[in-house]
Amino acid sequence: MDTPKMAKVFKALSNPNRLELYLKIVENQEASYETSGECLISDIATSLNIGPPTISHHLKELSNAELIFTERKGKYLVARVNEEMIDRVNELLKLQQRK
Amino acid sequence: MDTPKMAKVFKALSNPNRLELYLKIVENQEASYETSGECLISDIATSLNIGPPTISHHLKELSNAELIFTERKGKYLVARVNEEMIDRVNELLKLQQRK
DNA sequence: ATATTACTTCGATAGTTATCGAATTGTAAT
DNA sequence: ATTACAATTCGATAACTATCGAAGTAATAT
Repeated sequence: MDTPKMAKVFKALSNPNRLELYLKIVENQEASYETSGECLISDIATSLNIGPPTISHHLKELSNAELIFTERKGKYLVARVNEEMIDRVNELLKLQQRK
Repeated sequence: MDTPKMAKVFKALSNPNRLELYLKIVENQEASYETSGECLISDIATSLNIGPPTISHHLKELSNAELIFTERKGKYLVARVNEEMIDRVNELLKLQQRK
Protein backbone atom coordinates (compact mmCIF):
# COMPACT_ATOMS: atom_id res chain seq x y z
CA MET A 1 0.00 0.00 0.00
CA ASP A 2 1.27 3.41 -0.99
CA THR A 3 0.93 5.54 2.12
CA PRO A 4 2.24 8.82 0.64
CA LYS A 5 -0.16 8.56 -2.27
CA MET A 6 -3.12 7.89 -0.03
CA ALA A 7 -2.07 10.73 2.25
CA LYS A 8 -2.17 12.95 -0.80
CA VAL A 9 -5.72 11.85 -1.49
CA PHE A 10 -6.72 12.74 2.04
CA LYS A 11 -4.95 16.05 1.75
CA ALA A 12 -6.98 16.80 -1.34
CA LEU A 13 -10.13 16.37 0.72
CA SER A 14 -8.82 18.19 3.76
CA ASN A 15 -9.89 21.70 2.86
CA PRO A 16 -13.57 22.48 3.50
CA ASN A 17 -14.08 24.34 0.24
CA ARG A 18 -12.27 21.70 -1.74
CA LEU A 19 -14.22 18.92 -0.07
CA GLU A 20 -17.43 20.72 -0.92
CA LEU A 21 -16.24 21.10 -4.50
CA TYR A 22 -15.54 17.40 -4.68
CA LEU A 23 -18.91 16.51 -3.21
CA LYS A 24 -20.67 18.75 -5.69
CA ILE A 25 -18.89 17.04 -8.53
CA VAL A 26 -20.06 13.68 -7.23
CA GLU A 27 -23.59 14.93 -6.78
CA ASN A 28 -23.75 16.55 -10.19
CA GLN A 29 -22.28 13.54 -11.87
CA GLU A 30 -24.75 11.20 -10.24
CA ALA A 31 -27.66 13.46 -11.09
CA SER A 32 -26.72 13.25 -14.73
CA TYR A 33 -25.99 9.56 -14.74
CA GLU A 34 -28.62 8.78 -17.38
CA THR A 35 -27.28 11.46 -19.71
CA SER A 36 -23.67 12.60 -19.61
CA GLY A 37 -22.44 11.19 -16.31
CA GLU A 38 -20.25 14.23 -16.08
CA CYS A 39 -20.18 17.45 -14.13
CA LEU A 40 -19.93 20.86 -15.73
CA ILE A 41 -17.73 22.99 -13.51
CA SER A 42 -19.45 26.21 -14.47
CA ASP A 43 -22.71 24.78 -13.14
CA ILE A 44 -21.37 24.40 -9.65
CA ALA A 45 -18.84 27.24 -9.60
CA THR A 46 -21.23 29.94 -8.46
CA SER A 47 -22.52 27.90 -5.55
CA LEU A 48 -19.10 27.94 -3.93
CA ASN A 49 -17.98 31.01 -2.08
CA ILE A 50 -14.54 31.17 -3.59
CA GLY A 51 -13.27 32.84 -6.75
CA PRO A 52 -12.32 31.27 -10.06
CA PRO A 53 -8.57 31.19 -9.38
CA THR A 54 -9.13 29.26 -6.21
CA ILE A 55 -11.53 26.84 -7.86
CA SER A 56 -8.96 26.26 -10.54
CA HIS A 57 -6.34 25.59 -7.91
CA HIS A 58 -8.57 23.17 -6.02
CA LEU A 59 -9.49 21.28 -9.17
CA LYS A 60 -5.84 20.79 -9.85
CA GLU A 61 -5.33 19.36 -6.39
CA LEU A 62 -8.20 16.92 -6.77
CA SER A 63 -6.95 16.01 -10.20
CA ASN A 64 -3.42 15.62 -8.96
CA ALA A 65 -4.53 13.25 -6.25
CA GLU A 66 -6.32 11.28 -8.98
CA LEU A 67 -9.65 11.75 -7.31
CA ILE A 68 -11.14 13.25 -10.44
CA PHE A 69 -10.48 13.47 -14.14
CA THR A 70 -11.05 16.69 -15.99
CA GLU A 71 -11.51 17.35 -19.67
CA ARG A 72 -12.10 20.44 -21.66
CA LYS A 73 -15.25 20.46 -23.76
CA GLY A 74 -15.15 23.57 -25.89
CA LYS A 75 -15.68 26.47 -23.59
CA TYR A 76 -16.38 24.32 -20.59
CA LEU A 77 -14.53 22.06 -18.23
CA VAL A 78 -16.11 18.79 -17.23
CA ALA A 79 -15.11 16.58 -14.36
CA ARG A 80 -15.82 13.03 -13.32
CA VAL A 81 -14.88 11.10 -10.25
CA ASN A 82 -12.23 8.42 -10.43
CA GLU A 83 -14.28 5.66 -8.89
CA GLU A 84 -11.34 3.33 -8.69
CA MET A 85 -9.57 5.72 -6.34
CA ILE A 86 -12.62 6.03 -4.12
CA ASP A 87 -12.77 2.27 -3.92
CA ARG A 88 -9.17 2.26 -2.80
CA VAL A 89 -9.84 4.79 -0.06
CA ASN A 90 -12.82 2.83 1.18
CA GLU A 91 -10.73 -0.29 1.20
CA LEU A 92 -8.02 1.41 3.24
CA LEU A 93 -10.46 2.72 5.81
CA LYS A 94 -12.46 -0.45 6.12
CA LEU A 95 -12.10 -1.90 9.58
CA GLN A 96 -11.90 -5.58 10.12
CA GLN A 97 -15.32 -7.15 10.47
CA ARG A 98 -15.93 -7.95 14.12
CA LYS A 99 -18.80 -9.96 15.55
CA MET B 1 -23.61 16.82 6.89
CA ASP B 2 -20.85 18.73 8.60
CA THR B 3 -18.34 19.51 5.89
CA PRO B 4 -15.78 21.36 8.07
CA LYS B 5 -15.73 18.52 10.54
CA MET B 6 -15.23 15.93 7.86
CA ALA B 7 -12.54 18.07 6.25
CA LYS B 8 -10.79 18.01 9.60
CA VAL B 9 -10.91 14.24 9.62
CA PHE B 10 -9.33 14.11 6.19
CA LYS B 11 -6.72 16.62 7.29
CA ALA B 12 -5.85 14.36 10.17
CA LEU B 13 -5.08 11.61 7.68
CA SER B 14 -3.33 13.86 5.19
CA ASN B 15 0.20 13.62 6.54
CA PRO B 16 2.07 10.44 5.56
CA ASN B 17 3.56 9.88 9.00
CA ARG B 18 0.28 10.56 10.71
CA LEU B 19 -1.58 8.25 8.36
CA GLU B 20 0.94 5.55 9.09
CA LEU B 21 0.50 6.15 12.80
CA TYR B 22 -3.25 5.82 12.42
CA LEU B 23 -2.94 2.62 10.40
CA LYS B 24 -0.61 1.12 12.97
CA ILE B 25 -3.11 1.87 15.69
CA VAL B 26 -5.80 0.10 13.68
CA GLU B 27 -3.55 -2.84 13.01
CA ASN B 28 -2.41 -3.15 16.61
CA GLN B 29 -5.91 -2.83 17.90
CA GLU B 30 -7.22 -5.51 15.59
CA ALA B 31 -4.35 -7.82 16.45
CA SER B 32 -5.30 -7.62 20.10
CA TYR B 33 -9.03 -7.90 19.57
CA GLU B 34 -9.37 -11.06 21.63
CA THR B 35 -7.51 -9.50 24.55
CA SER B 36 -7.45 -5.76 25.12
CA GLY B 37 -8.66 -4.37 21.81
CA GLU B 38 -6.37 -1.46 22.42
CA CYS B 39 -3.07 -0.21 21.08
CA LEU B 40 -0.10 0.67 23.23
CA ILE B 41 1.58 3.70 21.74
CA SER B 42 5.02 2.77 22.99
CA ASP B 43 4.75 -0.48 21.02
CA ILE B 44 4.46 1.29 17.72
CA ALA B 45 6.43 4.45 18.48
CA THR B 46 9.83 3.09 17.51
CA SER B 47 8.62 1.80 14.16
CA LEU B 48 7.89 5.34 13.02
CA ASN B 49 10.73 7.53 11.89
CA ILE B 50 9.69 10.58 13.86
CA GLY B 51 10.50 11.68 17.39
CA PRO B 52 8.30 11.60 20.49
CA PRO B 53 7.24 15.26 20.28
CA THR B 54 5.98 14.76 16.77
CA ILE B 55 4.16 11.58 17.67
CA SER B 56 2.51 13.39 20.52
CA HIS B 57 1.47 16.15 18.17
CA HIS B 58 0.06 13.72 15.62
CA LEU B 59 -1.87 11.81 18.26
CA LYS B 60 -3.48 15.03 19.32
CA GLU B 61 -4.54 15.73 15.76
CA LEU B 62 -6.08 12.29 15.34
CA SER B 63 -7.75 12.64 18.68
CA ASN B 64 -8.98 16.11 17.87
CA ALA B 65 -10.54 14.90 14.68
CA GLU B 66 -12.25 12.20 16.76
CA LEU B 67 -10.61 9.46 14.77
CA ILE B 68 -9.18 7.89 17.90
CA PHE B 69 -9.66 7.94 21.64
CA THR B 70 -6.68 7.93 23.93
CA GLU B 71 -6.37 7.02 27.55
CA ARG B 72 -3.50 6.95 29.95
CA LYS B 73 -2.83 3.59 31.59
CA GLY B 74 -0.18 4.14 34.19
CA LYS B 75 3.04 4.84 32.40
CA TYR B 76 1.55 4.13 29.00
CA LEU B 77 -0.86 5.67 26.58
CA VAL B 78 -3.37 3.47 24.85
CA ALA B 79 -5.41 4.32 21.80
CA ARG B 80 -8.43 2.89 20.09
CA VAL B 81 -10.13 3.81 16.87
CA ASN B 82 -13.47 5.59 16.91
CA GLU B 83 -15.29 3.20 14.66
CA GLU B 84 -18.32 5.40 14.44
CA MET B 85 -16.26 8.12 12.79
CA ILE B 86 -14.80 5.69 10.29
CA ASP B 87 -18.31 4.61 9.42
CA ARG B 88 -19.20 8.22 8.80
CA VAL B 89 -16.25 8.71 6.49
CA ASN B 90 -17.09 5.59 4.54
CA GLU B 91 -20.65 6.76 4.25
CA LEU B 92 -19.54 10.13 2.91
CA LEU B 93 -17.28 8.59 0.31
CA LYS B 94 -19.67 5.93 -0.81
CA LEU B 95 -20.72 6.48 -4.39
CA GLN B 96 -24.21 5.83 -5.52
CA GLN B 97 -24.69 2.26 -6.65
CA ARG B 98 -24.79 2.18 -10.42
CA LYS B 99 -25.70 -0.76 -12.64
C1' DA C 1 -13.84 42.10 -35.42
C1' DT C 2 -15.42 42.60 -30.87
C1' DA C 3 -17.41 41.21 -26.78
C1' DT C 4 -18.51 37.72 -23.54
C1' DT C 5 -17.84 33.68 -21.03
C1' DA C 6 -14.98 30.13 -18.75
C1' DC C 7 -11.11 29.14 -17.01
C1' DT C 8 -5.89 29.63 -16.04
C1' DT C 9 -1.52 31.66 -14.66
C1' DC C 10 1.22 34.75 -11.90
C1' DG C 11 2.69 37.00 -7.87
C1' DA C 12 1.76 38.21 -3.36
C1' DT C 13 0.36 37.47 1.44
C1' DA C 14 -1.34 35.85 5.67
C1' DG C 15 -1.87 31.85 7.99
C1' DT C 16 -0.89 26.98 8.99
C1' DT C 17 1.97 22.87 9.91
C1' DA C 18 5.64 19.22 10.53
C1' DT C 19 9.46 18.65 12.82
C1' DC C 20 13.06 19.12 16.14
C1' DG C 21 15.90 19.80 20.59
C1' DA C 22 15.55 20.97 25.22
C1' DA C 23 13.25 20.96 29.23
C1' DT C 24 9.38 19.03 32.00
C1' DT C 25 5.93 15.93 34.06
C1' DG C 26 4.23 11.64 35.58
C1' DT C 27 4.77 6.84 36.63
C1' DA C 28 7.19 2.74 37.81
C1' DA C 29 11.36 0.18 39.15
C1' DT C 30 15.51 -0.25 41.96
C1' DA D 1 15.75 8.75 46.90
C1' DT D 2 17.30 7.95 42.49
C1' DT D 3 17.02 6.21 38.10
C1' DA D 4 14.68 5.05 34.02
C1' DC D 5 10.95 5.22 30.92
C1' DA D 6 6.86 7.31 28.44
C1' DA D 7 4.93 11.00 26.99
C1' DT D 8 4.08 16.19 26.88
C1' DT D 9 5.02 21.08 26.49
C1' DC D 10 7.58 24.95 24.68
C1' DG D 11 9.84 27.66 21.31
C1' DA D 12 11.78 27.89 17.00
C1' DT D 13 12.04 27.29 12.02
C1' DA D 14 11.48 26.00 7.38
C1' DA D 15 8.10 24.68 4.31
C1' DC D 16 3.55 24.68 2.61
C1' DT D 17 -1.25 26.44 1.43
C1' DA D 18 -5.60 29.04 0.63
C1' DT D 19 -6.92 32.86 -1.21
C1' DC D 20 -7.05 36.96 -3.92
C1' DG D 21 -6.63 40.57 -7.76
C1' DA D 22 -4.83 41.36 -12.11
C1' DA D 23 -3.68 39.87 -16.33
C1' DG D 24 -3.86 36.28 -19.82
C1' DT D 25 -5.79 32.53 -22.99
C1' DA D 26 -9.22 30.15 -25.41
C1' DA D 27 -13.72 29.33 -27.20
C1' DT D 28 -18.20 31.03 -28.46
C1' DA D 29 -21.60 34.48 -29.65
C1' DT D 30 -22.80 38.81 -31.80
